[in-house]
Parts: sequence; structure tokens; C-alpha cells
Amino acid sequence: MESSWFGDAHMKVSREQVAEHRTRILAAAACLFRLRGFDEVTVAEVMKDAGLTHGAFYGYFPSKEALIAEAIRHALPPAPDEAKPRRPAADYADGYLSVRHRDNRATSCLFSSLGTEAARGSAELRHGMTEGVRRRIDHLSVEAEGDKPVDKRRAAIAAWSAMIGAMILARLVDDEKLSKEILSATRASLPLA
Amino acid sequence: MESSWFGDAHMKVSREQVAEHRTRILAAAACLFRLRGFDEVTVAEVMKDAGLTHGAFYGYFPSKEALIAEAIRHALPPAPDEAKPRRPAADYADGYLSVRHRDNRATSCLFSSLGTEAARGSAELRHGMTEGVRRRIDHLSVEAEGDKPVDKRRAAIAAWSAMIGAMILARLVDDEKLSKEILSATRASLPLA
DNA sequence: TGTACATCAGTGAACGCGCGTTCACTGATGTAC
DNA sequence: TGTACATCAGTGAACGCGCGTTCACTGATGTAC
Repeated sequence: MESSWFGDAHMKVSREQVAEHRTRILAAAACLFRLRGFDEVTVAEVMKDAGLTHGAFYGYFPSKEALIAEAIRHALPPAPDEAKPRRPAADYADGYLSVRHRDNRATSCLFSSLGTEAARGSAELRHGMTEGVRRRIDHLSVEAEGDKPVDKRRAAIAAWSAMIGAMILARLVDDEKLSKEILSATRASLPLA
Repeated sequence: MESSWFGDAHMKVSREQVAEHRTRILAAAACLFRLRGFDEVTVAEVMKDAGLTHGAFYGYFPSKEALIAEAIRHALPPAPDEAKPRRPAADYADGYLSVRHRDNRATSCLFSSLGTEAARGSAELRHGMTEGVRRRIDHLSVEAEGDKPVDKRRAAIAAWSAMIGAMILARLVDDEKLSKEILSATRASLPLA
């Protein structure tokens, strides 16, 4: 089947429809996975949240595993855009270690909501997440404590590790007071300028 | 059925047998869970690793969920023993942020191997893990940086959060160099005396 | 403009497999007398 | 000491359910002429 400029124009509407459905599937999956984990979410649920029936799934993705890798890639922070200003590291840390972030799991940081399971995931999934790790380290390195770039990068890695660990503990613990203490104690000790 | 001192003595062997089997089930479960996560491990596998068949499981635990909570409790660090010397915090951190710990998942720290999934677990599971969190914070507080106890405790929380986050990232990332960098950078920045 | 045909995203019933859980049974050990 | 019975941890077949995946079909949209 060939496509002329004419054919393209006519197909455009349904192609956009498909692209939008695909985006909705990925977004629904990313939310559900964060809320309940990869294994506890079913393909049928994701499709229902995206407004479709489960049978259509395999027109979009070859398997649930492929959806996991794609949804994570899609939800990860995008490559830095020169046009947009970088978010200040202190702002990022304040938001990250907030009760709001702790309780908003559906839109939370992927590393603190799915980190331990993702480490056992497919090569594709881990590769996607590795890119996300690199970007975040680069982002935080700019304003981390230290004189030389090496020191800044080291501090950025330590600071982000602490944010992730603290968020996981804050969500895990069944004592609200301890949970808040973990967040604030970690915030106070972050090596960010 | 009454138990006399005589009856007790006669029953002792089989009671010890049962207790040992129970321990083996818990130990096998704790290893498998760390390696593959709660959902990916089957009751039958745990029993096989413990040297029994799956049918015997329900003589020991009422459900898989109960096993999860018990196995985690069993694998968590015990209450501090006055008789035994505390492990120095620097030692603990060196071991924690080592490649050895990263690669030995079967016996790894529960928070870095199951943290994100446990946060979505049963109340029993979360309660058990909360006790583990308290103990570790107390343990590390003794030698953390700071003059007043409050400062030491704050530093201990931040240091442990960083260890957990760093271990999760080090396991997740598919680049050996970056993985090691995360461990060493975090180790260098830990607020431990 | 109208009619017949092609395409293809989406539907929902069905399949097959695996896993948590149950249960009738076994066999080793201990008890009664 | 011997015989009959009770107990109970463990066995393995079976059940039932849910989930990932497949597939024949629908119906809306576009194409050919």
C-alpha cells in the first residue's frame, strides 16, 4: 500500500486518534503501576482506564512487558530543553521530600515508587531508567555542593540517593510522625547549595 | 489432650522438627522474595526450597500474605543485644555500599530489595518493617555526625536513606561504571563520624 | 453522486496456563491396656 | 512385649479463579470507478 500526500492527509485524523489512544494507554499504565506495582496491575485495567477494551491492547503493544518498558520511558523526565529554565535543585528537593509527593503516588517519582521492582525488570526497562538516572544526576549536579565539577556531581548523586531512600521509607513506615521526621531530617542534610 | 512432663518429653523431637521446618520455610521465603519480589515467588517454590511439598504450607501459615509478613519479620535485624557489641556505623556503611552487597541480593538489606513493594503491602508487613526502621535509625544514631542527640539522629536518618536509595539505583542501572560511581559517591558523602 | 469493496481500530468471547488454596489420604510415631 | 488405636505432619491430586493472550467478527471510514 502506497501513501501519497493525498492519502496521508486523509488518514491524518485516524492516525492522530491512534496516537492519542496510545498516549492514554501509556499514561494510564504509568499511574496504575506507581499505585500498585507492575504485577498487581492487569492489562484489562490499563485499557479500561484508557477508555478502551482489553482486546485492543495487542494492536498497540506486543506484550505487557513491552508496555511496562514503554510506559516508564514515557513517564520519565524528558531530555533537558535549552529553551526552558532548569528547575532549581532546592525547589526540586523541597517538592520531592514533601508530604504531598509522598501521598500522590499516582504521579510520583518512578524511582521511589517502582525502584526495587524495576531493578528486576527487563533489559529495556532498566535501560530506560538508566537514562532517567543520568539526566537527574546531571540536573542536580549544577547546584550541588562542591568546588570542582567532580565534587558537585558526587554531592548530587548522594543527595538524590537520599531523596529516593527517604521517600521509600516515608511511604513504608506506618507511623505518620516517623514518616515526616524521615522527610524533614533528610531534607535538612542534603548537600545542595 | 493433656500434656504431662512425660508427654512433653516424648513430643519434643517432632515439635523441634516442626519448628525447624518453619524456620526453613521462613528463610527460603526471605531469600526468594529478595531475589524476585513477593508476587513473582510462588508458595510451591518456597516449600520446595524448604525441602517440603506445597500441600504442607497451610499447616504452617494461613495464607501467602501471612508468610510474607512473617518472613520479613524473621529476616529483619533482631532487637539490640546488650551483650553483643554494636557494629560500627562506618563498617556498616562500607558493607552496605559495596559491590558485594549489591550483587548478593538473596541476603541483602530488605529495604533496598523490597522497599517499594513493601510500602504497598499489608498492615502487618508494614508494621514489622517500621520496627526495623526504628532499630536501624537508633543503631546509626550513635555514631552519626552532630553534637546534640537530635543532630545525630537527623544525620543517621539522612545517611541511611542515602544508603538505601543508592543501593536501589546501583542495582537498577545497566551500566557497571555508573553503578559503582553511585555507591562510592554516596559512601563519600555520608554524614557518619 | 452512488454503489461495491477494502481497510483497520476496536470489541468481547474464549483459551490455556499458573497459582493460591483445599482435601482425602498416607505413614510414621506415640498411647492404651 | 504385643496388639489395636489415635494423632498429626506431610503428600500430591484436584479445584477454581484470574490474567495474559488470541481471534473471529463489527462497524466506521476511506477508495475505486
